[in-house]
Amino acid sequence: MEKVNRRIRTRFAPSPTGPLHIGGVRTALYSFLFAKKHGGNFILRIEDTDRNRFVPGAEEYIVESLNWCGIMPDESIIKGGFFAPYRQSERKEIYQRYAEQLIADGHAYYAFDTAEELEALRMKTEREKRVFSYDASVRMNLRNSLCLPPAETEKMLKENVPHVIRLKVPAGETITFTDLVRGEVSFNSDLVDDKVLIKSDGMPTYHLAHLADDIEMQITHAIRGEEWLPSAPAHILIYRFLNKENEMPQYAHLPLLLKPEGNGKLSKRDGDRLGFPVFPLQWKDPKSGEISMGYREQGYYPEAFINMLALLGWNPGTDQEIFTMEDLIRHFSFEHVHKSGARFDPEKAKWFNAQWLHRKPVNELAASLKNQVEKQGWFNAAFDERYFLKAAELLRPRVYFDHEMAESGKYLFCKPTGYDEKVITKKWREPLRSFFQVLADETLANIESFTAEQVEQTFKSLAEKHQQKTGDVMPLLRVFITGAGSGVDLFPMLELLGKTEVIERIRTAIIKI
RNA sequence: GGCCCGUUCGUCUAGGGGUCUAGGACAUCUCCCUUUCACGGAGGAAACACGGGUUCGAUUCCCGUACGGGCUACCA
Repeated sequence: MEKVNRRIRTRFAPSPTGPLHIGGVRTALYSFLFAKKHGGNFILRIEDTDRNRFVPGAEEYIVESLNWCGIMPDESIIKGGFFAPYRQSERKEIYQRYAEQLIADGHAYYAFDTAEELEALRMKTEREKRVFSYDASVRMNLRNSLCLPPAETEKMLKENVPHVIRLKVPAGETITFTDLVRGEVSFNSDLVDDKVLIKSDGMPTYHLAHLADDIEMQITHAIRGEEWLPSAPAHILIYRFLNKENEMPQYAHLPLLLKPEGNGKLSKRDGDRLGFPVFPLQWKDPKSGEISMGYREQGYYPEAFINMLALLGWNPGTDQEIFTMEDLIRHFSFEHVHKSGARFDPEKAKWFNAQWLHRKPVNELAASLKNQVEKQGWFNAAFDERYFLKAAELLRPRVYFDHEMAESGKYLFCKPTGYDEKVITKKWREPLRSFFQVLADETLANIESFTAEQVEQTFKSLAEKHQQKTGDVMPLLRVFITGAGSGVDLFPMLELLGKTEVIERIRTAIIKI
């Protein structure tokens, strides 16, 4: 009610335990789109409360990935902001304060059970074919401030006996909330365990930390993966116990990204196995040195990557498929977020990239092509700006990726080094030698304006004069010029190469053949 | 196992009681364009998981079943 007029604030809160998975990027994207659509702020917060799982470089990776995608946080560890710091490890006192309030109000308690004790209990219940749950049914038989004499609790706290703080989940309640994607969802509190809020190392768990920060940072919409749905009731309870239910963000649980084939959610392994990236950027594991490929390094445009990701679980309700970030911002809404998991399709990802490639301004492609040609060492002074422009135009519809242009159009920059045997065997006959001789030395040599149209016309009339079918003689011409049986449109290519080069290549070919 | 969430062409999805002979896109197939391979264009094959209700009518609502997914840590 009062949140209706609050400024929209969303956050993406990954933990720096490794590279950001494309599922995570999608969560960030949706959070960003939603905030921007409503003129709000998008915040990047780092949830580094687990010291054991911290991976060096992961934080930088996250920042760089979002940056590459164009998902720009308004507040972050880099940018700062009114609610700084944005790294949870730097906000420890806040969580302590929340935990203490919960204890003071009787909604949380100290627990002294050791990891070993709990492990033993788990083993025991497992043998009885049940699952151990630290909850109302057993908590009074364990070692915590609820059942221990107050004096003993106090003594242990004073002596710094390792302990955690747990949420005291009431029994027999139905917890209901409205999810932006799924509608009304309800849980029985009997099945919610007494979640650890503060770990024995003094760090908060996700459950407390994300929630405290969402309150502190005035987050209005908490968008996260479906894997969080089962712990949502615990989170609702904490808001309630804190008397902050009216400040609780709206939760949206996104469907998961599934493997292209087989069962389960998309994982790092799938990428390696099926040969497509599952990470936006290349990642080198600092421990093993193992390298995982990234969309950026594979040659994907960030626009295409984002476009593809946005449509995996969301749709505009129309037939439009190609979206700029601005389009996405304009059209995004949770009503059109699908409820079930989406199987990732690497083929369609490529298609999206081709679509974006086909829409790029040619001069951009030309510049990139020039770069590739230089890198290959194929450059020479005859290739001016116009040349690259034309070449890019010819090459563009034949590739999925920008970086494929030079290689697939090598013959536009280098003379052929051999001739496709298949075409030669099929089409070459000795009498044709004189035809090509005349073509090179007379017909082409005499053309004053060497345009595609002119060349095509004179070539075809020469063929007719020699009683040759164009279908026989054109493939040969192509092979003589490019060395290959297929490639870009023949006559525009001849125009591009220019009279001298074309004549020279034909002469060379009929000598070598 | 328990709990929660889900289930429309192979894949991403539209639709949400009658307009559904279920629409689009990727992939696939055919044809057209073309010297070729693409691009582009035209067309084809291809789906409402199953069983019960509710209803005059169910792909759409309800309940079961099956299947899929997630969670079940002092990880997020």
